[in-house]
Amino acid sequence: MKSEKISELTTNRLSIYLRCLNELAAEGSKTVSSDNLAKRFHLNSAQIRKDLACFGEFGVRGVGYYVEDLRQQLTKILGLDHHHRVGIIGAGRLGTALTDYYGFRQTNFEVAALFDADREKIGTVVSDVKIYDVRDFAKIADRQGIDVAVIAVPAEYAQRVLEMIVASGIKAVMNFAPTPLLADEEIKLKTIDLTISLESLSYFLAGSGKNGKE
Amino acid sequence: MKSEKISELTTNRLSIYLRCLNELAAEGSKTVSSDNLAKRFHLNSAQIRKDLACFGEFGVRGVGYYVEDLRQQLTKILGLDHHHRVGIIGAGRLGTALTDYYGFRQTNFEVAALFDADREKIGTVVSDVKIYDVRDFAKIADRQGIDVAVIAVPAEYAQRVLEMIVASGIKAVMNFAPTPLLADEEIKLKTIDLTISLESLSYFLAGSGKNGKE
DNA sequence: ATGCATTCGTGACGTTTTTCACAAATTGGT
DNA sequence: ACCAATTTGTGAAAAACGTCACGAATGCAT
Ligand SMILES: NC(=O)c1ccc[n+]([C@@H]2O[C@H](COP(=O)([O-])OP(=O)(O)OC[C@H]3O[C@@H](n4cnc5c(N)ncnc54)[C@H](O)[C@@H]3O)[C@@H](O)[C@H]2O)c1
Ligand SMILES: NC(=O)c1ccc[n+]([C@@H]2O[C@H](COP(=O)([O-])OP(=O)(O)OC[C@H]3O[C@@H](n4cnc5c(N)ncnc54)[C@H](O)[C@@H]3O)[C@@H](O)[C@H]2O)c1
Repeated sequence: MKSEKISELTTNRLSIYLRCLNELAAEGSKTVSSDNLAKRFHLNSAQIRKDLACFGEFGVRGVGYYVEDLRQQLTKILGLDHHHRVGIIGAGRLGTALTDYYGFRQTNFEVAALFDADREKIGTVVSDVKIYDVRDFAKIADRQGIDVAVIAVPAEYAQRVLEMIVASGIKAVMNFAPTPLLADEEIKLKTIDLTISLESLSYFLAGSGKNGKE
Repeated sequence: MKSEKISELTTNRLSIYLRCLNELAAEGSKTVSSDNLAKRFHLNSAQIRKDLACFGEFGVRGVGYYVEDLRQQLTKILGLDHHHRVGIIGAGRLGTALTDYYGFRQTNFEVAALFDADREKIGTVVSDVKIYDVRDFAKIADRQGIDVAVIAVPAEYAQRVLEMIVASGIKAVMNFAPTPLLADEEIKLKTIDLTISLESLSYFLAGSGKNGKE
């Protein structure tokens, strides 16, 4: 058990392990070995053991890991035993698609409110969630107990929106605008940049043409 | 100039550099130094020079890089001078949100067709794009010249859909289903897993509570 | 022309991440 | 009670990645 800084690569893998354990639990498995887990995806068993070792000794030598026990441990470590309330800023196509995305509920996140600057949208309801005026963000966020913000506005407004979010005291932000944002150390900002992923595919296609077989 | 394998981290950064160069070009800058570029985001100037050096010597000592020249070089390296046709499998909330996402057109990608298994949806049109029966995928993909596929179906169908895509000869796939997929070496598969990012925020919030200031 | 201020390209170095390999712990069969 | 078969936890080695620092090339001022 190391209590140094845990890398994000490690915690991302914990999510994958947990998902797999949930499946195993549903299938009725009682125990699972790191080797067995590793084969399910494209991973090395030592890595799994090391990742888990960061948080304690959960395994039993000669046996493996108890599925239900490890599942609960990881759920707790990832904070998925707590409820979170999400505010989405930008009630456009992406914002509304996310609003009733089942993945949120599955992981104990609940979309509590949408925010937009468009007068036509303010006051309307999408998937049972009300759209508020973005200028009231701090007030509503506080009243609704929002602790996670999602940025789904056009890139040119993203930095300003982020600053508004930070000013309201929220510490966890997910950004979908394709632009790198500057944030304080104490904030957790996760940017999902679709453009980069797309261009990565484009790069691959451009290169594979050069010496590709077909 | 190294012609070894280029890491994905490097190509991802190329996307970021290109985006910045596009802005600089729009502002009318003629040249830019690696130091100057580095300051715009959170990067080291040596890294930028090294990334670029993988593909050639684009800079001029004492001057920096010519914005327009480098912009064109990167556009070509990333394959963004070619047009790509995208097929989206799963015409649900995410699939339709993506359909008229401007980011696609901006990067020379065009959504050519949607595919679904739902009889009610097949035959209808979303943002000028027709929804086809997923069983006709290979035929339509071929006829429409689709070279990039996007998986936007529920996780439990994703692997089967991927196999169908691969069987049709398409080499570049973007997956939004929150599940790790198994694919051949020769395919470029990029998974955007929102759940992992969400859980990463959850982990942060769980940990910051332990010794947080407020 | 010469010197000086820049800035690239890159080898060397340091850090992080992954993989290897093996002692230590546990189970089950005899 | 002991041995063989597992499988963990972890130090050590390897690989990948990032940063530093400096020689070499260029432009500009004098
Ligand atoms: N549509 C997609 O599939 C998709 C995918 C990935 C990323 N994105 C990114 O997500 C962001 C939103 O995309 P979209 O397609 O939903 O755009 P959209 O135009 O459909 O929606 C943007 C919404 O933001 C609102 N808005 C603008 N400025 C605002 C402000 N300052 N405060 C609050 N609301 C404001 C607008 O009124 C609009 O309702 C963009 O940055 C886009 O690049 C979109
Ligand atoms: N909604 C979001 O904001 C969001 C965000 C990130 C990831 N995702 C993921 O994207 C996927 C789709 O999410 P969604 O919210 O759009 O779901 P959805 O239920 O709105 O849409 C899914 C669509 O896929 C179709 N479908 C099902 N099986 C199919 C098959 N075999 N072939 C073709 N089409 C089929 C369904 O008919 C439906 O139209 C899911 O895996 C989800 O986890 C969704």
